Amino acid sequence: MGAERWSSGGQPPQQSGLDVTMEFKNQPTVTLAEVAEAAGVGESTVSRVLRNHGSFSGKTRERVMAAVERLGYVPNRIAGTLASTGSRLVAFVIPSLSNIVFPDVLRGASAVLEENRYQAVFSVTDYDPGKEEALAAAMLAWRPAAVMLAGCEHTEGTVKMLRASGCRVVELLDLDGDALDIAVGFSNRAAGRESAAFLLKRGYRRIGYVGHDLNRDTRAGKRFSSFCETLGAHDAPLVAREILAGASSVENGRLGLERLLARTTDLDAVYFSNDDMALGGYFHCLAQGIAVPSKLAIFGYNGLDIGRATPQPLSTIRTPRVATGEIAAQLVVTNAPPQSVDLGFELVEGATA
Amino acid sequence: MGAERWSSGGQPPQQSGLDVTMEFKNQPTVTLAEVAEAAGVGESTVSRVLRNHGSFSGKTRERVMAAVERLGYVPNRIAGTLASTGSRLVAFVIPSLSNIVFPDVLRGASAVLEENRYQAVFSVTDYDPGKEEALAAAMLAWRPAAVMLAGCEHTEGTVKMLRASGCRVVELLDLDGDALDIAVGFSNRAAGRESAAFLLKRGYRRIGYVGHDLNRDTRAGKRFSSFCETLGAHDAPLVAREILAGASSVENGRLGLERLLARTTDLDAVYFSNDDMALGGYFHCLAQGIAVPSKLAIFGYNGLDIGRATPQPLSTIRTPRVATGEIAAQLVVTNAPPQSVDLGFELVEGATA
DNA sequence: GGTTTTTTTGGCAGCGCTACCAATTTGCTG
DNA sequence: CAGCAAATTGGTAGCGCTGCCAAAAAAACC
Repeated sequence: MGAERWSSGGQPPQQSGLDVTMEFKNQPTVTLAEVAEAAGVGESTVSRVLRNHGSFSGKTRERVMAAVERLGYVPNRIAGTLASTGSRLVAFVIPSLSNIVFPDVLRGASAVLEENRYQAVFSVTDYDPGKEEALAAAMLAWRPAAVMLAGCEHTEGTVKMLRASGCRVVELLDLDGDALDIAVGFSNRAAGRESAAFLLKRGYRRIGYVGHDLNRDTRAGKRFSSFCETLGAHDAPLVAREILAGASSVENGRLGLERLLARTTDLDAVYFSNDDMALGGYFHCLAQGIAVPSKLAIFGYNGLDIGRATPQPLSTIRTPRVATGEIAAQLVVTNAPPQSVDLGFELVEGATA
Repeated sequence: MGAERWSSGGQPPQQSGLDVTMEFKNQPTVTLAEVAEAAGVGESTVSRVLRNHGSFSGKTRERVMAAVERLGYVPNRIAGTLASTGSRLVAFVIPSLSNIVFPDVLRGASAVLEENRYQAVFSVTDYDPGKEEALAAAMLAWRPAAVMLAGCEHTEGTVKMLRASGCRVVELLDLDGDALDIAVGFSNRAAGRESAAFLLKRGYRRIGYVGHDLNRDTRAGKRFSSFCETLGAHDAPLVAREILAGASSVENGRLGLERLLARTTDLDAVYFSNDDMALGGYFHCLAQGIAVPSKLAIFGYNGLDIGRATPQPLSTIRTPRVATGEIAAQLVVTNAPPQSVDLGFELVEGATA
């Protein structure tokens, strides 16, 4: 991997001469009441103009806006939320930010939320159900309009808390289970099943698996078990598996395949827990001169963009990650009734299997 | 790329039988006052116990906690924030969630913030300075403890607003400019310079560039201009460049290199705006049988993990993305004085240049 | 036992805004 | 121009919590 060296990065650390923060620390912020006074109108009038809600004359509107401009007034949403019923916060409790899946979901959701003047807040559970419970509790303290969680497996405490909270609950990316309120995503079991069916259809019979920690990532676990069941049902049970302890990564995929092949010589296809892992496996084959797919087929999961640009496009299942976020957000802002939305997924044949 | 087909994903859409949400919609939430009554103590006592702040007897503590448990009380942070001075919200205004850089920064920051019971909120500007201004304004309405922004180029309006807000401002990932308050990152100019120096040192003289839209991503622009200056200063000016309109992506990198090579036949090295693009270029070479680095060297930027697992590890500059988030968050929670922190970067020699 | 300290408590005034209602002004109709 | 409806306004009571202060209780002291 070559030597490495550290760079100081050019400019020396610098002290900003402008200590704006300290100076203004307890700067009295402009309040709505001050705007009202400056504009010569009542507080409620200012409130109405600013929210464009209720009626007021054009003249009043101008005066208020002028005062707002002049004083540099920034409304206080904390106060506004407290005074009104229901906030415009949407809380995301996600397992990870390393797994591109979740940034993708956030991206889709955030676009829709921003359009509707909602605000996204998030925290990261690191795939730990206990932490999920604690963070969900912390989130509820902000009285969000909705809480979005990954999957449909949660601790009893989490479920109880969410139920009692009265806010919308959206479970994302997994439809294999009972939804608390709204669920948006697809069936991971179906994904595992179709992956297996595809490999079988292509004639592969000696199939292996390389995955990451399945106890934590229950959705990957579901795919894997359905995958195995389907293979079994077609008299081609899984030949070997290699489970790596850490999180999914390209390097783990590469390492996992290397180990698997060291133990098992006659595999004709390998299913990976996701595209990161699969790319690692593919790179291993490229590096070792293992012909893909003639000597060994590779199949992933997620449908990352990068899989389309590799020398051979990766065979995988493309999941609607951004759409999941978008739809979820849409349902929340429209206060849709409880429902499960199946967005399906797309099997990408690619060229590695 | 093979045919594709859509799957319904197994289970049919289902309606949840438990309409928890509707039922509890206007469910009177438990307030601190109710807890106080149930515990037979005053409101302020409950408040003190819950925040573990001020003094109270062990007996009181138990009674309060029992009441909290019994009633399922969840404190209202909105009210708490309004009543107290200073919130524990930290607002992120980031250009994108597709570019892994920002999820990485969020990841580092979020870990530190969670430990300190701060809450992260974010919104995405899509690299649009105008949108940045609007979103920053929206963020300030939540009266966050700090606003974190990418880079140090902002509209006049944004700067004015942030200055007036009195909250901490952290500028991330770029030290080439004047910091408003706190800045954490490294010098992009230095990164461009060192990339050029490295290629020159290796003996490459006919160097090209493949990049994405530089007007939007000013940090990539800075790297590029310093890169060119350095080449020029060593009598090996940039030979050719290919700028793609869209966002950076592996596919654009591949396409960009293809176009560049179609125009310019005698290049010996190509610098890419980042690793995504560089990987695309690398894949193009693999697919076309162009020997790397003997026939063409490839150099990226970011130091993504995937670049370490490719058949030949990618030559690149590894940036401290997670650390940037961590340090930034640390400085905010400790209310550190204004400062710029240079985290540097690491040149990874790899095997593609 | 009577003080003086110290610890523990409760009351209550806001934080800045919105929702509701009543008061005022304006616009129309006949 | 009276007479009534509609459009605008302002006043004010909270939203649920924290921070301050004074009161009460407990502990320490002589």
